Amino acid sequence: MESGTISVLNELAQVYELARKLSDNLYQPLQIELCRTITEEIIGSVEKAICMAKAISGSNGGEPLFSNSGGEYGDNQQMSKKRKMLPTWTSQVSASAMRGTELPDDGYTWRKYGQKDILNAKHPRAYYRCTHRKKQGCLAMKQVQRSDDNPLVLEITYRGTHTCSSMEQLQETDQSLFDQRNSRGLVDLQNSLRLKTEGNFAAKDSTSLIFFPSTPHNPDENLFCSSPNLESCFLSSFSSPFMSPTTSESNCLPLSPCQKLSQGNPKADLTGIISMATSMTNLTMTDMDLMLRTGEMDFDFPIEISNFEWNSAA
DNA sequence: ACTATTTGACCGCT
DNA sequence: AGCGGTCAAATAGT
Repeated sequence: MESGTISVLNELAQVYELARKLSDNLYQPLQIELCRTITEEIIGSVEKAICMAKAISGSNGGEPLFSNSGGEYGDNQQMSKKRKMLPTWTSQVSASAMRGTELPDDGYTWRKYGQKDILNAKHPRAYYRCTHRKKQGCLAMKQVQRSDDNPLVLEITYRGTHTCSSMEQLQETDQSLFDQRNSRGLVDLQNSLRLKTEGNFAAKDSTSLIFFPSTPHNPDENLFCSSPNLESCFLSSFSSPFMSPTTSESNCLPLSPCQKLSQGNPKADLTGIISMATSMTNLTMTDMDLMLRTGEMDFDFPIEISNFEWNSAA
């Protein structure tokens, strides 16, 4: 089991727990603020999981999760000269999702190497690269810029995929978790982690939370997407109607189905989640992909990405 | 001493 | 020429 995958699953487990908490409070009128907070935490966690997933695919040496359809960045030297060929994707992170830190924790350590005032932008853009660039030649980079519209929102553009092994720390944590718990197998996974792929997927809102790669969508290269129809894409189903950080006021979460998970044994949820996540340790991403392709995996809480945008690479 | 950040200068692209 | 992105020396922090 790839360590990063474990981290992703743990992150997803956290998302699930938050979503469950949210559904518990959803219909209590006095808990609106709490719901809002939880929702933003969910967003942060989903985003983190996605970043990790990307990292996994990069460190596997295989096709990146969201790759350039051109596939022209295999050669590092070539890549440095052809910046445009790096896979690029953008996400927006709200301040609350950052949990008080300067930058959202995406599972990697970054080193700032520059800052630049950008024309017509209120805030400067900061440039980061992976701390392991020198030692391991990791070429992952990211740009961070505060949103003009909402200073509490960071627009983060990731470039390139991690080839470093900075997930090692996470691996240790995950492994200890794994050691503490019995694997409950895929039955647990199927019972508790059910992904609905029926998400309404049209990108109608411009206030997207997460923007994915900079290239035209190629289903053959995308680990999570087996169909050209985005509705069948795992990621499309995996964000949520929760909301973008800028539209947090108006969110109602049709999450009640996830209450199923807690029915009968409400206090065992977290245990179940962790078990669920760790029981995946024998699964590869390919396995997940297969499950998704065959529809075996089925979240019961209908998370959907309301906004999904492929950046133009150029 | 080592690592990270800051910041002005430089470079390549349009 | 202007802009965005990167480099690298200076500085700060541990």
